Amino acid sequence: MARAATTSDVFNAIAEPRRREIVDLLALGYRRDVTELVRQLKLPQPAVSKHLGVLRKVGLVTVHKAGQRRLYALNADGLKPVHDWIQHFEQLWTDHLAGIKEAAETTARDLAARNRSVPGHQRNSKE
Amino acid sequence: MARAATTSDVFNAIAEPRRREIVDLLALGYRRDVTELVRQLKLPQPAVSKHLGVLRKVGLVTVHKAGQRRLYALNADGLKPVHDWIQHFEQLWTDHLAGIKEAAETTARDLAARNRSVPGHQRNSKE
DNA sequence: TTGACATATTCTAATATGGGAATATAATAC
DNA sequence: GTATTATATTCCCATATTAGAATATGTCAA
Repeated sequence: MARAATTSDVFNAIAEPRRREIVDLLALGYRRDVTELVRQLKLPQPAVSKHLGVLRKVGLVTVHKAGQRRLYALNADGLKPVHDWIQHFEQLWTDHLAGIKEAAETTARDLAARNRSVPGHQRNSKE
Repeated sequence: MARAATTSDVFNAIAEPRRREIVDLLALGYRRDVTELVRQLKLPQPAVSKHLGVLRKVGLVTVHKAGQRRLYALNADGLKPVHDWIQHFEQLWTDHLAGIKEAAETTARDLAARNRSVPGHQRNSKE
């Protein structure tokens, strides 16, 4: 099998930096038509349309027709799966428990580093 | 040009569900060797090794040699770029869905509690 | 209608993928 | 030494990709 489609889920869709840029722009709160996005991203129009197509398919953006224009807006809810997943790890660098654990590991690393730097006392606790 | 490499950054690395599973397992706090991951993921060993290779290259995991085994551990800091990026959008839905955050925090507490109450290697359920 | 503008789609080419099978490397045990 | 275990790497293959160019579709305006 090949790699999963970028339209398979949000994680794949936001793996592309340009698409994150588009999301960033739309997150500012204004609807934008494709031409405006083209100007701001400095990308060819077909490229922008294609990226928007991916974002549409995974539900990260919504479109409103306005005459010959398409106004795109962010659908932030689409980012929730990423948020929920990453949230699980936040404790690993912010919580008390994790802080203690982290501190202990840091101390261990520091100790190991000190040992390494002391002549005749080196002990490789790492790798 | 073709698609960016999965090893190009964290966003690409975690686009693959199996790799997120590996990260989930390692997030429980214990180092695991490849064989244990193979058992828990029910994937062929070469597949696991390859996924671990990607996670290694983007700095999401660290390895410690222990005899003929390799003990893998999560490097949560590697997830910070994703966390920081997604954080910008949090307010865009917590205003409407205030309950979400609390639910996530409850889950985080549960996770922490589980880690706290399990000093040994017995439990590793993931649900 | 004709033409200009806005956006989407199609085509090609180059490339990275993930799975499977086989193999290679490395450490341990006998 | 050889055998066994643990892990990594290499090969092939089907597939999805992104950029770019060209083209198609759709909408407005004179």
